[in-house]
Amino acid sequence: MDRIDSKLLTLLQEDASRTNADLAAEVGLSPSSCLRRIRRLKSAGVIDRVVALLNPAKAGRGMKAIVTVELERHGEQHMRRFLELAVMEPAVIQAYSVSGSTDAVLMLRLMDMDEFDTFCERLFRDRTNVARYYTMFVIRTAKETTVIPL
Amino acid sequence: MDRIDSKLLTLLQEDASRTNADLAAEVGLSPSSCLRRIRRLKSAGVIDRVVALLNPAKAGRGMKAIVTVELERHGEQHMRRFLELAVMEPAVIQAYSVSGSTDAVLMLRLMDMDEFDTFCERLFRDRTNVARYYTMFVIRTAKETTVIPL
DNA sequence: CTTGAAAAAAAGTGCCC
DNA sequence: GGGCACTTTTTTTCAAG
Repeated sequence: MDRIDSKLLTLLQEDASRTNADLAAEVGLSPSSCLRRIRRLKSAGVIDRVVALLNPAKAGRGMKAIVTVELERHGEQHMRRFLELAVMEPAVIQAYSVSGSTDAVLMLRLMDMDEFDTFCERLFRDRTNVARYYTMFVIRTAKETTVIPL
Repeated sequence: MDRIDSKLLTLLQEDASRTNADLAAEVGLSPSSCLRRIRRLKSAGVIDRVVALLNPAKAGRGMKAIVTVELERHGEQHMRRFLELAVMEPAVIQAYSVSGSTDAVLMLRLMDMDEFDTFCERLFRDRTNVARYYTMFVIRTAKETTVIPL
């Protein structure tokens, strides 16, 4: 992982549709050397995958919410069971167990309030062991990047 | 935006490195028709961009934290000013203004506690108008996807 | 106006130095 | 790491529905 690898990763994190020849020129390498490095980074798992990112509003899911959850009964088993349920929900795009007074944090991508309503009824009803949950609706997104700084 | 477009978007959200011929076969279209659809989705902005996702741990940033922030002085100007500062930080991967008793939520990608320490000193010191902030460190990531369900 | 087939261009791949 | 021949893929063109 030298300077050139970092540069390549930064470029690919911003735009993975660039051609190998392009990338090679940018980092000052021959196309074959450049390709070798990229393949190495992929097989080493540093590059996990290449994906298309959609415009949420244009994909019909412009609404976003952050939910903090406190469980009724704590402990590893209960946490695991709750997260298993949360993960199954398509609206849940991020699910974490966290330190502090809250047990879990969920990030939701929703179509509208109706979807939020049915989601809550499903995930936060009696049998799911949720004591309390607090919802913060996203008003403005100032930054949202998948780029990991190197 | 018919059934085939949705299928294409779902496939591309999961793996954008698939070849056009592959995608065409999957959705039952000729390569040329398939390419036309993908290009249309790109120019319409439904597909925002194609990026490489890194393995955070292998990229040296395995630590994650969620920070809720309450500002000293509220209002549009102050919120905007705070978010401008937050957005400039490379460790901040998501920054939102939200509804409820907290004003903003930040998602951080960090190398270690030292980075968190210097980050807090920089962003949450007196002059930045932050009244209170509460940090939740991510213990376990149960789900983390960029896929918007269609 | 949309579709698919085939040619042309471009990119990716593997081998040798 | 670089250069070159080979393969695959993308992209354009064009004829047909």
